[in-house]
Amino acid sequence: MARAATTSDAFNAIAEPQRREILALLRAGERPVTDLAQELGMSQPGASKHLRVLREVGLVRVRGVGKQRLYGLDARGLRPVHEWVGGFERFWNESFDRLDTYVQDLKQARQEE
Amino acid sequence: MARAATTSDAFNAIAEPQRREILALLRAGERPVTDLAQELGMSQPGASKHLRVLREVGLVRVRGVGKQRLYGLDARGLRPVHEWVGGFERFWNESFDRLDTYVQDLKQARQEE
DNA sequence: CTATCATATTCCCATATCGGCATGCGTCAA
DNA sequence: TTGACGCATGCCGATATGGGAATATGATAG
Repeated sequence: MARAATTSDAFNAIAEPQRREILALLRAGERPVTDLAQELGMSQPGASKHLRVLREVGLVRVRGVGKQRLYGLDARGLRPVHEWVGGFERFWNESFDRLDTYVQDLKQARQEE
Repeated sequence: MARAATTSDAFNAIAEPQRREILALLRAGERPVTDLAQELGMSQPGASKHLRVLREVGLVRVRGVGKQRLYGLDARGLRPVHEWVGGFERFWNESFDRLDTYVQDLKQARQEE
């Protein structure tokens, strides 16, 4: 049971660095598959597969134009992610002085091994 | 080459629903492992494993108190995630009609190559 | 030292994932 | 129709993952 029910939601989709790159590129506008593949230095099948995942979670849309398939960004699915992460906003500015000292201790402990 | 370099970054860590639940719980304060496991309805080893991942990407810290190990939130690693997702903020309410114009430009650019 | 409690780790299984390669399919031009 | 082009899919291999069960490790009490 790998990665369980995780699959097929936006969180999972953006866990992949290459998929994040694809999304970032698509902010500039629609693009055909081969274009994306070339620009990101990945194979055409590779690009297609990542795009499939992104499509399944609704982060991109496809539109057929002649022989080409133009992929476009649909960022709406990122909003819940943004909100979830935003729920921690007030915590990442907290003082972690205690933590820092802990880290120091840890490093020392390591060197002593 | 499975899942490549994805592993061990915050994006991957929060791709797991149970890990998100753990993080959410930890906003209320530090907690021992068994507590978390029970509250989230998972086994103790299960909780320990997820906590290990969270620790490795720096989203939680541990502190030994007697026999217990108290896990606490360290949300700093979520900031980059929030920022990355935030980079799409202006897109998730946009109308998708505009996309067509870009396509035209692209076609022209191609023909000129 | 020993027993015990709280956690971490290991092993195993089933499955999911990514990448590469080959191939299938749809569209368009001739 | 036949090619050619653009893309999707299928299959394979290597690996990573989550869950369960059993066990190891660490700290503390007695």
